[in-house]
Amino acid sequence: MNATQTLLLDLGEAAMMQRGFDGFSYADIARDAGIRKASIHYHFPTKQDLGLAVLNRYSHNLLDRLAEIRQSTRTGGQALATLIEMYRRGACNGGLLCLCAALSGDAHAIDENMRSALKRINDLVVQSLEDILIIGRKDRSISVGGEPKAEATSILATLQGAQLLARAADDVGAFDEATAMLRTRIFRA
Amino acid sequence: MNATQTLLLDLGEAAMMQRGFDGFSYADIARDAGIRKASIHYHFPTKQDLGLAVLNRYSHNLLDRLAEIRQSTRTGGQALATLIEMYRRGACNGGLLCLCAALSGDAHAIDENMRSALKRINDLVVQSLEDILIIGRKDRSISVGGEPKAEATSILATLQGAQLLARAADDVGAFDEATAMLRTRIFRA
DNA sequence: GTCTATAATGAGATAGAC
DNA sequence: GTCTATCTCATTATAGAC
Repeated sequence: MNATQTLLLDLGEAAMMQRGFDGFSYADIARDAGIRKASIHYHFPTKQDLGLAVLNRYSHNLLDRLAEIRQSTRTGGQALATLIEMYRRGACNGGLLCLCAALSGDAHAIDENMRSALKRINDLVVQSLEDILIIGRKDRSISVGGEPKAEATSILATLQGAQLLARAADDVGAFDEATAMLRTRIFRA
Repeated sequence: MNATQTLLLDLGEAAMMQRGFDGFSYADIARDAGIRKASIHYHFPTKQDLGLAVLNRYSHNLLDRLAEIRQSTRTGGQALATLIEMYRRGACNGGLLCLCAALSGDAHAIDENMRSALKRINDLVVQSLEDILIIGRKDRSISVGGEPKAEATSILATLQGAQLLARAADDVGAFDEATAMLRTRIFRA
């Protein structure tokens, strides 16, 4: 994975989060990368190849990031607050959606490989949220009322939906309002 | 608004909910309507004209539907359950997104008129949810812990996010899991 | 690895006959 | 109102020179 490929992945990822999979073209990426679009095909023969590579790297980085959050926080509540902040940062930066929310809206436009990668990433985040909830329940830093798995799924839905609302309103305030309830369930420990 | 225009709005609305604004073309609609794409331009000169007309009708119908829900239910809890079921039906029908969720993902592709219509519809649903929560709190059919406005926004985010997750997983079960917590807050009254 | 050049296709949109 | 025909442009993708 050389510098050009990394740059293309960076630009592709940003474009997908901003405009979805069928909202960007090789011409866009080429302009930003300072090369011709034919050159992109050398690295990623088809657009789906690029999309899948972006998803795989995203998944890998996300795993690292989730592990890092768990290591750098003392309580489940702190971990959850950090995760919420992570999703908020996207909504802040010009209404970016997390890659999963962006691609779920474009499910019709992506192939089977990308779709299964998308599924795996959602599952991975739900699993991580579930772990955080279980820890938070034990250390009394999060109020957990129901089944951790269902609560984790609900939290992910709320975070992705909050990004949609923030983008529609063109205002991060909508993200904050949609996640306010979530934050009240976190106790300082 | 004649029969052809109504048909075009029906097909346009369905296409937007399935594939987003830049995921369908006049050619698609023309095929399904059994007319030529040039004929669509007679009724809706530009695609944004069609999109705006779809949004305006959607908004109008939604207002009716929300009023109907309030009239046909005895408690806030029943109203909320009916609203959840309304969003679930989309997720059931081949992973449809509500029009707002679909267009939020395509915010880059729609013009200022469509964007402000989108905002208004989200606000309208949040307002309606807030009313339902206040009623439900009074009649003790919904557990409302925080500010009704923030809770209403959170619920809308969860419903839209649950539709995204169901589509990504290609399984309505994901919608049900993401909204399970919500339903436990509704008491039979 | 990157380029120019060029398919091949499909998009949104318009003109003008019927 | 609907049609055929056409325009203009952007898209993904490939061939072949450098």
